Amino acid sequence: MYDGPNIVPIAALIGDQARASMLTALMSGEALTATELAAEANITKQTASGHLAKLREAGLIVVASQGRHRYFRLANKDVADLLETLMGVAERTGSRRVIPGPKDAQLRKARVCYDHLAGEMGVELFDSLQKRQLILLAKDDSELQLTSSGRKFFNGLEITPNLPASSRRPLCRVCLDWSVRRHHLAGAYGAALLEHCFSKKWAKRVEGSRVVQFSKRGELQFRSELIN
Amino acid sequence: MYDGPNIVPIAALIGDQARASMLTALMSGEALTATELAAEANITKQTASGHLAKLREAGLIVVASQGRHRYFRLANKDVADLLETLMGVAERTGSRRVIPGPKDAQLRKARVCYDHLAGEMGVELFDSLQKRQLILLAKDDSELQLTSSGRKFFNGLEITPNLPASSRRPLCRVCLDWSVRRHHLAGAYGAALLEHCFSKKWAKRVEGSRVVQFSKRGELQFRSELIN
DNA sequence: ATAAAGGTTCGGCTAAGATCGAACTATGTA
DNA sequence: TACATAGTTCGATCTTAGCCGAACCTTTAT
Repeated sequence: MYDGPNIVPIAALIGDQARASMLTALMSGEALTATELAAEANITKQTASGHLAKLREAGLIVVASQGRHRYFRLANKDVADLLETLMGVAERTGSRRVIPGPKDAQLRKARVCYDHLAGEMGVELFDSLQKRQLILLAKDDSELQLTSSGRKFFNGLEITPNLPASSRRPLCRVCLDWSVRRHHLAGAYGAALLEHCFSKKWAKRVEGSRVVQFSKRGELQFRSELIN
Repeated sequence: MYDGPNIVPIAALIGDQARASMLTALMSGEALTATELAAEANITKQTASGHLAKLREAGLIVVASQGRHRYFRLANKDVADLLETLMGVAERTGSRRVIPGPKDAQLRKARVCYDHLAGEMGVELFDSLQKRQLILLAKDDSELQLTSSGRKFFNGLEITPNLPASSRRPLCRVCLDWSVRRHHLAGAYGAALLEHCFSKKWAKRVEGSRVVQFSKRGELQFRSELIN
């Protein structure tokens, strides 16, 4: 007797720190190998392998074999949307990740938060966008709107999120940074902006960490083009 | 060190059968007591009490005390949206609830599936709506659209989902019934339709089960008004 | 005042599952 | 061929958390 979709196994899969880390690492859309994902989740590759098999069996991720590598990615945009929705609820209920670690100056400056830019540069960018009224934050911080001039601004720079029409991912979302009350930009445009930084070669990700490393020239161009 | 919202505890809470049952029972928007929720999840009230405390602490539900009763409901529309999104992913990945139980004729005929109508009457309604092109199902079953004539039809009957503007709950969704390939209507309009049946006194829910019991007259009116 | 019903707290039992070491397969490289 | 690297499978360990019985608190009914 079947009666409706069963949300339990799906939620249970995401409700594990290691698997959630791997899934969110995949939110950038990039396909990653099992070893990379193991490092991302701070577990051994055996454990990762087991988790990935479960995620695959549940249809949350898909795998493509290439030589001796196996590249994993999210199965579809639905799954990314689900993760995004979860982040939204977690954000509003005040549940945040607490990561005990060295107060790395690089991490403070610029790092990846899921698939968008966080750290001082992320906050700086957010403040500037808000000041120029390219984005509009509701009074209760619940919603972030892209204004029409904001849309023009991004279009002019050819920064456009590539979303299927069916996607329900919000274009802009706020995401709270370490120091409470400092926001940075999440959502589809947040992801597109970080992608822009990578494709313009302003910055690159440091292997095995969340650090986003801007070159001297990249940082200057980032500021002149985006911060104003 | 804070770094982004933590989706793990939220997902883990939903990833338990008992808690998920209680949460989905609350999706109707109705506030329920701890004892009712315990029955819904087939657990003792002690266990339910523990679960409800956790859900409350996580901000997924809120409680209102009234005399010796404590009424629980979902904290906000975000949570309902999250559950709906989860249902969507579960639906597409083919994960369904398998409920071993008696092949109750009443259950087969009409029952609640989350917050909408399932069973033969649900399927019948869906087929009729589709035949009259009031709803439009995409070829791959992925999306269900309400047509403009469909909207007019529902408006004429004063069946309108009451959703806040911020809600991202889809107006119409398909939900698979026991016998595969038979759909019924889920989503905001699915919920509104069931609510309509209750408020018109066509049917009532049978305490402690998923059965929706239509009166003779109720069923006739249901057919003449909705099925055509 | 006594009883009954709605809820919560506590303690112990139990099962599920996350983890890793070790051994194994398969692909690519020197 | 030998060796290194990517990944999986198996078995054992150990922690987590769901569950219920029993006792308790609180509000309503008799």
